[in-house]
Amino acid sequence: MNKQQLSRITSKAKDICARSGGRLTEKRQRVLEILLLSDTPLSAYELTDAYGRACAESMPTMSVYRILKFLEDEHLVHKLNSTNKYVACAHIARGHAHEIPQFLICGKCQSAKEIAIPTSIVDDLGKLVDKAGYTLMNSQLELQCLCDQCSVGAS
Amino acid sequence: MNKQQLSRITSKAKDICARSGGRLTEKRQRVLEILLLSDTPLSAYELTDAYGRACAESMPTMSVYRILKFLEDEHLVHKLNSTNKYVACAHIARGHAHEIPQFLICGKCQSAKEIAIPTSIVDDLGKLVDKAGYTLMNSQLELQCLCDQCSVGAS
DNA sequence: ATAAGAATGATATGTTGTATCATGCGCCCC
DNA sequence: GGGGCGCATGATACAACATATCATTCTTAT
Repeated sequence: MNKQQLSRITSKAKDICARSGGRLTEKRQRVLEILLLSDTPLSAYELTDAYGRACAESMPTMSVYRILKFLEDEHLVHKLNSTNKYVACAHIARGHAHEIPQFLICGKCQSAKEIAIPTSIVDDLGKLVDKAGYTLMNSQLELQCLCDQCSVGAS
Repeated sequence: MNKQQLSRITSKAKDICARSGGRLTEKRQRVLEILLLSDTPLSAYELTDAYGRACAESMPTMSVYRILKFLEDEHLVHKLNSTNKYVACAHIARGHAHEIPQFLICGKCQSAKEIAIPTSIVDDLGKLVDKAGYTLMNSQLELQCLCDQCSVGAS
């Protein structure tokens, strides 16, 4: 991602925050940028380290958690429950329809790709869940995969 | 679950362990029984407490983790990543085909139901994942739901 | 009986996350 | 432009989840 793309995204992110009455402060923006630029999801503590390296001054982990919570509430960041790590939302720049995010997580290089799951599959799942006596609520899927690059390397 | 069902399951569990060269010791069996009898998934520390209450003597949490690892390796117990809790496998008694487990987790009463997802849905997911440049590996789904009882209560 | 290996205990520490009170900083109103 | 309100951040403590490692006990085969 180049600087232009990054600033386009952060500018859009600012709009999103403003519309909900929040503010994308400099620290919040920096945390978001670190996530946007990272190849892999990061834990709160990894983010703390990355922030220290990137910004010369350090941030208490507590603040990182608070900022992550803010960014999650704004749908700018998602948490991967299967790994306890955080990723920037892949859809900030355009429209940013906040559907339920779904992730493909490479078990080798840890990269995570956010995808859309067709309504048809979600509907099928919903019916299945109904039959089992449950009602499907939000469901962020996290599918354990291998990415193509790692598949090639492993073969 | 009555005593007869329980002993049928633990007996089957013993067979499963024996076949893989493991042993379902008394402590391992007790941990498994606690999970089998619990209405909800339990964390390792909740299990430690439950063990202490049920057995008059206590067990170090470290041992609980080791036993859970053993039981997971034998496919007798599954871990829910979204909640960091553990459940007994629902399929020990019969056949015990270890397919990838899928769970419906009630967001209100925390009950978890293990279900089978039809091959067709898994195939559809697999195709989707391929298109995104990934290969689907094991994927234990954990779907956030409301169970019917809690739906009724909430209405 | 004894030695080898498996299971468990004890202790320490690492990782993830929350609670709470204090401080700083921007913004609005007058 | 000063005063005060509210949001953002810092500092500290601790809770919850999990692993590493070495010591001890139990099982089993010879």
